[in-house]
This record gives sequence, C-alpha cells and structure tokens, in this order.
Amino acid sequence: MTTNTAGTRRRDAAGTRQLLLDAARRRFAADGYTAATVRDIATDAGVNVALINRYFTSKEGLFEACLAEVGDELGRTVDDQLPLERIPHDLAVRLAGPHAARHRTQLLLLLRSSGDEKAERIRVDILRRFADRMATAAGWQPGDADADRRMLRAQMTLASAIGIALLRASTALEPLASADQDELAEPLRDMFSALLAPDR
Amino acid sequence: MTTNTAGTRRRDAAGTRQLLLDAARRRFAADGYTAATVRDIATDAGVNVALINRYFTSKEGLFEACLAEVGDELGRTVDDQLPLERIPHDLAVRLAGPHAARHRTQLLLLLRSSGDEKAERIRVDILRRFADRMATAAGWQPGDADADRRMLRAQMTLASAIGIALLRASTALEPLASADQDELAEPLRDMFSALLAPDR
DNA sequence: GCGCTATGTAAACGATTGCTGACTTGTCCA
DNA sequence: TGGACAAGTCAGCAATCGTTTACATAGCGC
Repeated sequence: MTTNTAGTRRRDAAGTRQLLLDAARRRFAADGYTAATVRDIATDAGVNVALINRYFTSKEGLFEACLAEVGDELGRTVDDQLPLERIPHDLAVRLAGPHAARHRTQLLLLLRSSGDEKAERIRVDILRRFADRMATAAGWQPGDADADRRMLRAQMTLASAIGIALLRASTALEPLASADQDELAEPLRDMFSALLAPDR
Repeated sequence: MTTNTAGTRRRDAAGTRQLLLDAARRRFAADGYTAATVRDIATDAGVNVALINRYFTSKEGLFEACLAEVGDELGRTVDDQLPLERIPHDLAVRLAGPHAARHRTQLLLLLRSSGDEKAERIRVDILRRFADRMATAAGWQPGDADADRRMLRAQMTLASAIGIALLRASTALEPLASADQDELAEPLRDMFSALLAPDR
C-alpha cells in the first residue's frame, strides 16, 4: 500500500486493480473460491473492499479476471514448441524453482472451481491449451491413429503435475512438501518420459 | 429417507448417522469443505440439520468423522503387501473401475482442507500411511541409503493419482474426463513403474 | 397401558457473507 | 485557480452461514 505523508492512498486505478488481482490470485489459489472472502482479499491488497465491485463487478468477475490473467501468462511463458526433453525440467522449475510461489498459484488456480459457468469455460480452455502443447511436444498430430491416446497421456501428465503442486502446497507431507527443485527433477524426468515418450 | 405411512421418520440413530456421513463425504469431496453447507448435507441425507450438531457436535466434527471413516476404509481396502506390479491396476480400478464413484470420494477427501488442526493431522496421517504402503511395495526399507528418495517417489505417485482423480472429477477435460478403466490402465502402468521401479 | 428417554422437528439466534448507495477527497485540465 | 470527474471511503443492506434452544413424539422397559 503506497501512501503519501498524510497517510492517504495515492490514487492509481490501474495500480490498485493489479494489487487486487495479485492478492486475489494468492487467496483463491490457497483457500479456494468459496473460502477466500472479498474482505480478506481487499485487506491483503491494502485496498477498500468496495473497489472489488467497482473494478470487477463481483467476486465472480474478480475470479474470472484472475483466470484470464493466468491464461495470458501461461500463453506467454509456456514455449509453443518446447522440445519433449525439456518438459520435465520446465515443470520441475515451475514446482520448486526460484519463482515457484508465483507459478504454484497459477497451477492451483486451474483447479479452483467457482461453479460459475463462464469461469469454468475459461478454466477448461486453459487446461486444454496447456495439454495441447504437451501433446504436440510428444509428437501428437490431429490425424494420427492414436491421437486420442497421446492426448490422454498429455492430460494425465498435466494432472499429475497439478496433483503434486497441490499436495505440496496443502499438506505437510514430508519429504514431498519440502523437496527442492533438484530432488524433484529426477523422478519427474522418469515419470514424464514414461508418459509422453513410452516407445522411444 | 425411510418414512412410515404417517410421513414421520423412522427413528434409528446409527442409521441416520450413517446417512449423514455418506452425504457429507460426497458433498465435501465434490464441493470442498467451505462450499459444502450443513443444510445441503442434511437435505441430501434427508435428515434435519440440527442432527449434525447432535451427532457430530459441529461441521468440523462431521468432517473429521468423514476423514476417519475414509482412513478405516482405506486401511481395510489397501493390501498391506500389495506386489509392485499390481499397484497401477489397483489405482486404475480406483479411478475408473465399477465402484469408482465411491473410491473417488475417498481420494478427493484427502485434499479437501478444513483448516482445522485436528482434521489436518488425520488427513496427513492417512496420506502418509498410504504412501508408506506404496513405498514398501517398491522395496523401501527404513534404513536404506536412498530411503528418502524412494519415499519421495511414492508420495509423488500418490499425488499424481489424486491429481488425475481431481481433474477428472472437477473438469470436463476430454478425453481424460471420460476415459474408462482400460484406457487409463496402460499409461498408469508406464507412469508408476517409471516412478516406483526406475532401475528394474 | 404408563412414563421415561432417545430421537427428530421447528424456529430463531448472532456472525459473516457479497454487495450497494451516498459520501468524501484527490488529481488534473481549462 | 477553481471546478469536474475519477478514485477511494464508509456504513449498512439482505441473504446465508453454523449453531442453539425449546418443543414434540416414537419406542421401549416396567
């Protein structure tokens, strides 16, 4: 919360909008949609509660905006033509790398459901796009005979990564919860190459 | 809801207690702790709301009872000395077999957090026990040099299975969501043998 | 059959939820 | 420099939450 000498907030619509988005993403990811209250989010952001409704119309709108932002961010972050061999490493970094906290909220948000139909559509679209890229890296092609099998495997890979992220975040289960990037990388490599490149 | 001809409920403490447990497990697994309301649960069970507090003291108490029941059930269901080769098949059955609906609620409940400390302890205990059995099947022994590595892999296996269950249940992501037992079995076999038996 | 207790019901409590309206006040341009 | 509009504040609304309390009655031992 940036304040001037008088203790009143500096006025910056775009800025406070972003503060709300950041706080909301963390809260939604950590607590789930229902358990995260607008008052919690506003307090975290250091912003008045009413501004949530001004900028995002409703709690649902804020959630959708979070999802949309994550969609954009993943679209920019995830390499479109990522070689198969780098996927495990890339996911290990996401799960336990230097900016794991931010990446984790992205992954967790993908399985926080609000029940709202529009948000649900956004959520599934992101998952599908994410899985598509993995399937492509694994040699998937629309017309293939076993295209469905490859896609299924890509989606299972994604589900596994999210499951690991969730269990690490929401449970004090050792050694999983505090395993670092290097410790995770090796099993992830074994696992994902078995899923995505079973015949090489 | 069993009623006699007059429309009044038949009185059966143990019976309605179990009705509440079943309904609660489904609701908690599907909606999460906060989103599942005691009124929803009571309606599903065909039982008066106040009975939740009579039999389980509180919503928290009901949740703990659900977890404890799942713990017992898993303790009886999961074979203590399951051979490594059968784990993938066993999990495939749990995820998409004939009684998948019931097994799914068990798995999903393991990552529904209430925030309450006691419930959290029960939850982690179940997960730990579950992972222990998998690690044991994979040749884990307390004194081993790489005991920690094996345990980490077992926990990642469990996390993956739960992640797949969650994504199947909470998202219309095809083909994953409607894949049947046979379609899941093969990738699961590849995946789990890579995780649990990397050197065979 | 009588009466006691376990079982189930109904209504309401206070707290918290998301949200709204009327309001103050900062900021910037003419 | 003053006025207009955007940005932020404040108090309170109605709805819903978990829970409690007072009451009705079915079922069983005597």
